[in-house]
Amino acid sequence: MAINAENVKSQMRKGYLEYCILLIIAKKPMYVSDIITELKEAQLIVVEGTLYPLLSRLKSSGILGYQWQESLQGPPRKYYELTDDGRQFLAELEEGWEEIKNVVELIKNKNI
Amino acid sequence: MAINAENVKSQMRKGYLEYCILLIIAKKPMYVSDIITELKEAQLIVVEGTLYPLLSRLKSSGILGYQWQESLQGPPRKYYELTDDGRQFLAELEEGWEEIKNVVELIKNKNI
DNA sequence: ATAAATACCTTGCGATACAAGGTACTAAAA
DNA sequence: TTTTAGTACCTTGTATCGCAAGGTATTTAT
Repeated sequence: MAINAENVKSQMRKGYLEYCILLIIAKKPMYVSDIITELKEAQLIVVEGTLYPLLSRLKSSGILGYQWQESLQGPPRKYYELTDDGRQFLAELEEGWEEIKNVVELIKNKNI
Repeated sequence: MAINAENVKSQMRKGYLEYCILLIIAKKPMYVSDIITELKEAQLIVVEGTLYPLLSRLKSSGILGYQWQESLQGPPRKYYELTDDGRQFLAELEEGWEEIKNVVELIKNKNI
C-alpha cells in the first residue's frame, strides 16, 4: 500500500521496458542473456522472470520471431528478431516516447 | 493477450502519471477536476477512477495532504497539496525521470 | 555417472489503471 | 416542497504486468 520512490521508479520502468528491449533487438538478433547484458550496460536491471514472459507475448503478437541457434557451450539459444510488423510497432512506440517527453516538458514548463 | 501500440503506450503512461500529477500539484493546491483539466491540456487523458485511488494512496503515504474548501456551485472540494515529504519525493522522481531519459538515449545511440 | 554451467519456461503475488457504478451535497425548476 | 441537474467524492471488479521463486532440459567437464 505504501508508496516509495523505488516503487514508482519501477513503475516508470515498466512503461518503457518494452521499448528498450525492442530497440536492442532491432539492432541485431539477440537471446535472453545478451539482452539482459545490454540492458545492464545502460543501467537497466531486468531479470529472466520478467523477460521470458515479455518475449513470449511479443512473439505471439507477431512483433518478434526467433531462430534456434547452436551454442558452443551449453544448450541452444533462441535468437529473437523483429518482424516487419515489429518494425512498424517500434516506430509507433518511438512516437509514443516522444509524446511522453513532450507531455512532461509541457507540464513542467507551464506557468513558469 | 495480444499486444498493440495503444496498450503499450498506456503502459508507458502508467509509469510517469504519478510524476505528472505531483508536478501539477506542486505548483498550487488542486482538486480532482482541476487536475484532470491540467492533464488534458497536456494531452494526458486520465479519468476519475484512476485519480481518486492514486491520490488516496499518495495521501496515506504522507506525500500529499488536503484541505476541504467550499465551492460556489456544488459540494465542497478536496484541495490536495504536497507535504514536505512530498517535495522530497518529487525530487527523487525528477531524478528517476532523468535517469530513464538517459537510459533510452544510451540504448538508442549505442553502436550507431 | 555426477556435477556444474547455461538456457529455457511457469506459477503465484502484488501493484495499479480503468470501467462502471454508487453516494452525497447544492441550487434551481416544477 | 419535491424533483431534477450539476458537481464532487469514493468503491468494486477486471485485466495487465514486473518480479521472485522454482522447475526442466541440454551440454560439458570431472
